[in-house]
Amino acid sequence: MKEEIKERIVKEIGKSIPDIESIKDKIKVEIPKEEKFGDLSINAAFLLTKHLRKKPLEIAYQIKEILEKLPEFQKVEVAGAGFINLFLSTDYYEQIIKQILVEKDSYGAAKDKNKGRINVEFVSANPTGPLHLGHGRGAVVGNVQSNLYEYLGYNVEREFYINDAGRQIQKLGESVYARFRQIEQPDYPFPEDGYHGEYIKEIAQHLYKYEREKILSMVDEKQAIDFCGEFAKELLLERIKNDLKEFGVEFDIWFSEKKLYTSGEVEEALQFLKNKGMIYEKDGAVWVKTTLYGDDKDRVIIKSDGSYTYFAGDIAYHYDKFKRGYDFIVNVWGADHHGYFPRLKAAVMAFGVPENWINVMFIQLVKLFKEGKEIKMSKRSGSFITLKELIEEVGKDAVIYFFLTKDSDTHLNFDIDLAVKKSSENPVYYVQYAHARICSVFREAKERFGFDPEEDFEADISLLKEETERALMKFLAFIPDLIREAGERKQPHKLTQITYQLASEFHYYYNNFKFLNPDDENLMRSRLLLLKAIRETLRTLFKLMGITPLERM
RNA sequence: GUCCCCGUAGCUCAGAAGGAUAGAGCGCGAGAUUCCUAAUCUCGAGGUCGGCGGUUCGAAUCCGCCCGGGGACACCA
Repeated sequence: MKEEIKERIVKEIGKSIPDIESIKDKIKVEIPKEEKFGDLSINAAFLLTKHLRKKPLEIAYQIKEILEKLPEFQKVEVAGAGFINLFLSTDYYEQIIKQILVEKDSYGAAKDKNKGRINVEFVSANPTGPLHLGHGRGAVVGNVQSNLYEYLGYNVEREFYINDAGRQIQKLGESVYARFRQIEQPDYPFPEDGYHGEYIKEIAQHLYKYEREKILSMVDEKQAIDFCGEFAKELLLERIKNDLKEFGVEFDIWFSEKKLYTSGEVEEALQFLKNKGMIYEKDGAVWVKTTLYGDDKDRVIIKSDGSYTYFAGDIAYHYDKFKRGYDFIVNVWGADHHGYFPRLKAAVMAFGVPENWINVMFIQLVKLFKEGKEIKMSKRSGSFITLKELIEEVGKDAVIYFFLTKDSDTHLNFDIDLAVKKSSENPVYYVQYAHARICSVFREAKERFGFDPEEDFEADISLLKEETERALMKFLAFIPDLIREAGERKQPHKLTQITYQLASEFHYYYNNFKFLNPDDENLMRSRLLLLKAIRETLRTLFKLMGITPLERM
């Protein structure tokens, strides 16, 4: 909406001040912090000082005269050193409310869904243990960003890359096998760098109960370890899928790393790079010239012992994505991988993709605090709180909301004691309460007056004259802009801020004005219609975040 | 050494493709319930936006240098 209004303004001003075209990109249409500065403000006068060699204030008055004549605006004012403040007309608001009630919980979402086909890969946890908090944050960020892309009109495929090849699975097998053997022989050695978690023992006990004969009859110990590893991997992956599903996160594609090797796709990808002259041999290893595309050194893809590096697999994986023909892809990674991005990007660029084809969102550490002390997390030592445990303790909605309160690329302190508290200190209750309150008002209206706001009805928006009401309508009008901005800038955490602000304005409205007033039925209907629009907008935001809109609390 | 993140109120943090008097929650102090849910709201105290320069009509925001905290830099995965 800001864009539409900006276009309109520039066009009108351009008729008498052609210079406006040259500064068009710098013009900002903003919602001022204070009511008295209008519904919108523009900075055009400041930008024109150089071109027109006049003071901002002088130019501002010139622009004011032009804009005053437009029907969209009720009033145009010049303020401060040269801000131009615009006041929207009632007609404009009426249109917005109507739009919200038609579009419901998809308010402002792109109707044309053909903006492009993209891929978002996230979580991609090793199937060697339960999901922990870092994965949870990645899951929320990846999923919500995907939702935002859908809101923007993209076709999104959500993907989970399963690291089911390599040393980690080997280690998993060794760990389970050792625990299995320890049941009969307690001094059987446990691998030094094995997985210590209790879940390893549980899996070993399960295998002991159902597969003891089979495993013990295997002549080769390596075969037994592989069997244990494979079994544990499948079981853990199943648990990961379930945990994510309960968390409201579902994937379209589960991509197996192992398959890259068995299908010959690694060779294919390397051959592709070889044909482009990107590959050479040195010191008995095979290298790829990532320096050609900005990496600070070339990288090994086949070690001198003949085995592939992880990087080789990743190149093949992205070669596969490249062949699928996405308009662009997004990878959600732990921040410890940031140094890895330049080399992967270099390899991908060699495929011939555009500069911004591959994107990464980094997820910084989640630090867990309990009773004021940090809980150090380590999968290897087995001391960590799982995502599942946290959800059981705090609730899905609170976990999601907390993970979305900060930019994903900054550290997050998760205070368990605070999140566990079911009180007003917990912001997720605050926003849910706003929704529940509106539902409650509607129930009351039906009960007391036999008027059910849940059904379609019309009302006169021009009766909403209070400053609070106009502020609310203005905010509703620009929420789609804010959501789009959050999506384009890859800042899903902004959704919590938008939601909180809307809830806050509603709570204020609730406390200061009465909605159910039989003495003025027309006003009552108008206010209920506004509440309905607020509720749909809250639902739009909740849906994007994956939070439940509660009807009662 | 190179790279990434962070430094804003007592605490946890928003705000950053430059804009008007820098915000919120918690905590602290004072209030609001004959009335739609007090899981709410109102008011108050609390700040050199880490430091120094630069860019310009204007800088918490952009640029440079510095200080402090966290993390990453494998023929690991």
